[in-house]
Amino acid sequence: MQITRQTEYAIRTLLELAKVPKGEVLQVKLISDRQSIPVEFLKKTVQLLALAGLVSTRRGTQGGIMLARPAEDITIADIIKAIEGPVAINLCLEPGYVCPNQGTCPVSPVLARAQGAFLRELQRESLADLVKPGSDKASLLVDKGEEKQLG
Amino acid sequence: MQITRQTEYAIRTLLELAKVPKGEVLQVKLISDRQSIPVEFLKKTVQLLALAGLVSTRRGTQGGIMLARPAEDITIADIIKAIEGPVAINLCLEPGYVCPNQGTCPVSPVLARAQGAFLRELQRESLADLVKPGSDKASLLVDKGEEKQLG
DNA sequence: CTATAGTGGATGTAATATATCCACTTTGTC
DNA sequence: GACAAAGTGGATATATTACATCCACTATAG
Ligand code: SF4
Ligand code: SF4
Repeated sequence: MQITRQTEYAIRTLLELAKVPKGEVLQVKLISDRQSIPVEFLKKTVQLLALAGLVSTRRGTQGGIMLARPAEDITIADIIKAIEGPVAINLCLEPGYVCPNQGTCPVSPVLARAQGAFLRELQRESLADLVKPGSDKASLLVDKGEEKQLG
Repeated sequence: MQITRQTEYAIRTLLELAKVPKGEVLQVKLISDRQSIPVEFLKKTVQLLALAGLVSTRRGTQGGIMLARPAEDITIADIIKAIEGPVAINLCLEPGYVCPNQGTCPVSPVLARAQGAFLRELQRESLADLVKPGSDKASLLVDKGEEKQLG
């Protein structure tokens, strides 16, 4: 019930990339330094991001990585999916899985709705929104407070 | 990013309990048979549910377990919390954890909002609603379809 | 008193998350 | 062309967590 450290690394990496002018590259090593991410692990992570079409890479001297699409088109949901695969908060929401109880089980739809709400919320803001200064920090407190009741 | 098998077991167990008349008990063994849950594992699970105040237990002959509160007052969110502890989809949403980046990090609020939406959705229906026949099965298809785009 | 049913601790196994090592390929620069 | 910089890819290691089993114990109805 938690995103992995690798996903966090991926998010922070893409955030760094979103901050530099479009078309410029950053070296993986530099990002790993700035973000305190083990460089060898970050390399693997970047490969997943590249595979998912979120970053493009350039080898050799002066190489590095950059966003493969506009920051306006990338959301945290995309990043989670790139690293962890399709989101499925329970077995029966995984593509292809069929539970013997499905059809009679009243739980599955509830979980599906909750997951939908979760993803929808993640898709409301793009990387571009996130790196833009002066966003709605107030909501942090609101939601953390609410989390206390809820979580 | 997925509830554990144990949580599933807990949900199915409470669903069974919600189906019997109020005040009646069911044996753990019986539930484990009906739901194909390893009995020794289910015992541990039930203890967590008891600790969380969701079920009450009776030992000895004619013993068993029953809901400790009205089915109307128990939601899937409660069950997840009982088994897995407070929901925190990322480290920084765990009670007590402070990230060095917190305060400047734009990601945390987004995750908090998504988590809030997730929990809120789970709290919209109680066990009583779920065992009641003729609920909104249609939403299953809607949300699974949507999941395809989103997930 | 005895069978039944929950309690609780110890232990085992498998899967996953996290990380490191290193040999290789591509590419810009001198 | 040689060299260094930087991403690629596979193998391996370690820690943590999820999942499960075993068994000795306690409470209770009849
Ligand atoms: S029992 Fe229901 S919730 Fe559990 S896996 Fe099957 S369909 Fe999904
Ligand atoms: S960097 Fe941001 S999202 Fe990651 S743990 Fe810290 S506050 Fe949370």
